[in-house]
Amino acid sequence: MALTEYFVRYLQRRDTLTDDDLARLRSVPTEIRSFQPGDEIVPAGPNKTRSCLILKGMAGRLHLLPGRSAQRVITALHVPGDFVDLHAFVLHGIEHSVVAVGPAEAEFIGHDELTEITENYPHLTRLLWMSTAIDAAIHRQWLVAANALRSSAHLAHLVCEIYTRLMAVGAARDYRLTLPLLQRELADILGYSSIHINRAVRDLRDRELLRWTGTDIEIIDWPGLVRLARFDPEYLDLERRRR
Amino acid sequence: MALTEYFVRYLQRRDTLTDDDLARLRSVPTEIRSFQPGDEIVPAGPNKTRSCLILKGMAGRLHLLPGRSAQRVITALHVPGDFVDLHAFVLHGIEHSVVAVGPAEAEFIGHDELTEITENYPHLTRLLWMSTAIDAAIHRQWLVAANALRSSAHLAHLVCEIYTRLMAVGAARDYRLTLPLLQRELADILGYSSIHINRAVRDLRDRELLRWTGTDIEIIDWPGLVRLARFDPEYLDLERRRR
DNA sequence: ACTGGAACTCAATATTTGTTAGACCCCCGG
DNA sequence: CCGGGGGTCTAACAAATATTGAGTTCCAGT
Repeated sequence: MALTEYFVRYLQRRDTLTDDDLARLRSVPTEIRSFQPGDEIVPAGPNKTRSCLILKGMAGRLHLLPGRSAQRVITALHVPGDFVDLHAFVLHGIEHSVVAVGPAEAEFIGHDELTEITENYPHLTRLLWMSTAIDAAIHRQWLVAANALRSSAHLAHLVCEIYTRLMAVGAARDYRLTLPLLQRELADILGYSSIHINRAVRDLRDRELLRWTGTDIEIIDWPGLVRLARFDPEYLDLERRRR
Repeated sequence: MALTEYFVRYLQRRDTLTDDDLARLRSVPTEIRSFQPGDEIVPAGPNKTRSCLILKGMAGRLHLLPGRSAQRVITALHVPGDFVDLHAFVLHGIEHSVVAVGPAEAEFIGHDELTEITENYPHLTRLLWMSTAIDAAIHRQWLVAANALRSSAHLAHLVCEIYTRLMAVGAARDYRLTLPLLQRELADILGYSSIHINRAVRDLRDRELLRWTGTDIEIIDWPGLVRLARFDPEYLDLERRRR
């Protein structure tokens, strides 16, 4: 199988790919697999030999804490086009697992291919590096949101970000999105109890900022949601630029 | 001025540098500057043409939130040897400023040099990439700590991490370290009020885990501190390995 | 249609954290 | 020697969030 177009679009959104770059990307052999909700796409651990991209659905980075209480923390959410565990290429492994949230499809690429790209395609290499740098910027924004926002605003921030990221790859429009997350999983992401997530959802509904039933969200008042969340998409680096 | 040895040590701790790699690193021209506590080392904004390494003291990544309350969040702390804003090389700029915490010294490197390295030194390129990937892993661990730990344990986690990172570059030993942070700044890092930070510091003292006066910390009970913080240095990727 | 489980909803209560206000202490300039 | 400012520390009270337990809805399987 050849590398699908999602990641190509992700890159072209931010830079111009040369014909050589494109040809090299399209020549990468990949394996595509499907996953059920909760399935482990990549287990935590050292010595990875490949990394994966999301094709359909969503994936999360799940950290399991040692100790009796078995706490779960999800430190990242990934949408189609995201090169989820690309960082495992330069690290000794990953300290978290990657799990499917909702039904999902992922595409695997061998690290030998990536090594060859870093040896001969410097521009492409910088773009791969950029992709991991954007993930890091998202991590920082999550830290900012966690420290500065109250539960409702914090939840609103997540909705704003995911909608913007889905829009950027053409996977959402008309202020509608599917968020295949249980309230319990939202709790693992935002660091609240699931009961408190429930309060926050109710609050956003009561303020008439959005409609939220099950996994379907319709944003009614985008400016209001953005204001409450103090959302500024700057950190997603969506501008086209020479890298 | 030639690139100082701190970053070289940072890399050699994790991989073996070839003579070519070493020679190229040492040929990088740099500018060294000193900063007073609170000084802005790098302003937030787009189109950066160089990035900086910490030589002495510490630096933080400061995010200022729009809005009347002027909230401050510090999303990262950097110690000597850290290539603080290397990610600005592949992004369109940085969405936060870099400020000195305590008196500090930093070394600046032009992005043209980095571009040349990515064109001709693939192994070195992967190591630079690794450095930003480790920063991202630290971001994730901070998210885990923020979501899973209570104030005292959260503060203990920060102390464990900083001590480990200082040890790794030879800037701390004998369970003693200098943390040039006001309690107000610790509040900006951990997301609590400064009064609550005070409570947490007192709590760690009362549990006889450490002595903490001003900026000087002496860890009395390292195993106890590690247990409370559930600290596992795995994410700092301190193993030597071919990349 | 029944049934069981899982998720969502809600209220009462406990714990954690924030806010306000002030005391203490040390350093430094007048 | 005195006085002011900033940082640290403490207490009392207020607000946010967690926990527990129970009721409700929804859906898959029988």
